[in-house]
Amino acid sequence: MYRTHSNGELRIEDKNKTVTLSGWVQKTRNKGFMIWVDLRDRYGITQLIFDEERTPANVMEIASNLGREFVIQVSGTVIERESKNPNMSTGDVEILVSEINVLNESLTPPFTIEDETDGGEDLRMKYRYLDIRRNPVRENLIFRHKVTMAVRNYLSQKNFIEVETPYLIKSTPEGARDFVVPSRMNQGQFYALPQSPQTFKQLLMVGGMDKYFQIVKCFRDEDLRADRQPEFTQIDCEMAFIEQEDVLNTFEGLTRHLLKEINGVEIGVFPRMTYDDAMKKYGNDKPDIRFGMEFGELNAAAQHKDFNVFNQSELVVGIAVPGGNTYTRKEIDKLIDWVKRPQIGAMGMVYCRCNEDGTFKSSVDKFYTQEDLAEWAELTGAKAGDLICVLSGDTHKVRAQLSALRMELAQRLGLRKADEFAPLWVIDFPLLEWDEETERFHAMHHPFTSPKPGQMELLKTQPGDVKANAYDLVLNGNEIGGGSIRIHDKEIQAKMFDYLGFTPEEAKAQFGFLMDAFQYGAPPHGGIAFGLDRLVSILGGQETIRDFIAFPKNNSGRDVMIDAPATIDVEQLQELSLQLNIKQ
RNA sequence: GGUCUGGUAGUUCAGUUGGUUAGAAUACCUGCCUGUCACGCAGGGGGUCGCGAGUUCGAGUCUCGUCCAGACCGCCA
Repeated sequence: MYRTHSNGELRIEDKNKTVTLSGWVQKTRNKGFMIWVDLRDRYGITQLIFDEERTPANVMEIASNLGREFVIQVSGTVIERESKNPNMSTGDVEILVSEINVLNESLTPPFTIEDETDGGEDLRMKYRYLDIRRNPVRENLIFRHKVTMAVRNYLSQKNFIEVETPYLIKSTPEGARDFVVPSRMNQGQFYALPQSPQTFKQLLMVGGMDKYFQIVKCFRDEDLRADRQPEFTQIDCEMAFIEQEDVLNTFEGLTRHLLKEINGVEIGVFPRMTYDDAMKKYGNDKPDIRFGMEFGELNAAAQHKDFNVFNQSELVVGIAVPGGNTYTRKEIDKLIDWVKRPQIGAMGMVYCRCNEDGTFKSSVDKFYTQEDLAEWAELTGAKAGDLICVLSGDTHKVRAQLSALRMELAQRLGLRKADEFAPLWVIDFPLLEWDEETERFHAMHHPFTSPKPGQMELLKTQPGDVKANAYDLVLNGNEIGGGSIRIHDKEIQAKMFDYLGFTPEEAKAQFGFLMDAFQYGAPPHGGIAFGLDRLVSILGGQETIRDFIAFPKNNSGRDVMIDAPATIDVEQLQELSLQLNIKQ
């Protein structure tokens, strides 16, 4: 038997017990006459003591040669410490060791296995198995486990059935790039890894499963971000015989349950906002509503004077920065530089100080009176002591720019508090989105999304104005879930493919199985998918999802620990009838 | 595909205007230490300054290229 207790378990009540413990050597403190060893496992740390009077000489000798991260097993007696450590749960006791067994030695680890490690990101990823020994990483993985268990229990109680769907499926040109897998038995043909189990869950509805969910890996071959991995996990759900309201209520319930169970936060009815309103008020389809700083559109108030920059702009829009009047000229200039960076791309920024005495001082005083500026303040909700920042230009671009500025300033002002939760449903998304590159409309959500009732006809005349039965759940400015009511009618689905530029042949080749299934009594259905990695990291109050993934990929999609991806043998290539064509 | 930041001891970093033998902390090794818990004290070893070219009497420092890492834009139905 390797152990009778864990290293987080023993208390003063266990005094005089004979115990066996196993674990890793966290630290040794050798005073010559006495050696203390902190023994660590998942559950905690227990102090071992060896001393020249009470410990056998051979045991003392082994103890004096222990290194960090050695794996050892010891037996001994639980004794009360002479000097206790109130900072440790096991701090009243220590083990007087009579037997020791070194189960495995260890090289000196490349970074310290402590809460505040000296290891950089790169090194910790390369030795991720050592990183996982650290409390913060281990606690994050346990946190993730708690969230997934809460999700499974909740959905199971609501009659959802977890069904697995295949990972080796068919590539489709819509949406993100697919990861592809060559087939040996079908030479020259490829599987694709699913970007989501979308069509399968719809087929499960046709199959009468009624309520389905799956905690499932999905794959997208696109560039990564701090909150984006090439393989990621979704809580994928679908329901039959429901309307949008049913989906929103069910998953608002799930989210409320998680916030209560995991974070101890009680949240009432989630607010809802249309996509159009979100874009107008926040310039963004996933607004962070933990703080205000709503957009004020200034066209009417600013376009009747001689300031040509504004007169020539499609949209003039501003936000009030709380307390921003304290910014020095230099700080404001830096802010202007910030919005002019290529990543933001604004041409410039007009600002207006709202002085404590009720007067205004703007960078365009030449063109605007105090009355004009007072109107700006009213439209942006600016109070005395605030700073109004105004951007102008093409509606689509300027909203994105001001949205980025709003988020940046909120971050600097400390308005994005990790322990505060503001969920929001964004509803009535457009069905289609104009793609500049291909110069045609494509599905904003996906091609199975149903338009709002009675809007099918609009598709011909004003396709950009058609709204969909599509919705996103936003939490603290992050899209954590999205879904829609699907099309369940074969004719409408065929029409949709037609509008999206698929020929009937292409539609049949790619989605024939779904169209076929719809001929055999498809129930009305719809669903939603949550990004689990992102959800877990937000509930855990942290920014990067990598902290909640055991073995994540780096910025360039590499696993630096196992060094993947990698080349394959010539034999493997031949077996698959593949030939590489790489420019040297 | 693009923009920005970084790469110096095992690790985290400093390194001035281009100028002597490249430093600190920590980790590691040795010795000492009668209750440590960030133990303490004394000593020691440890460097392809990411890589390659260039400028220069002289490059960790300047220039160009390249590789790696991170953040972001494009992309992500």
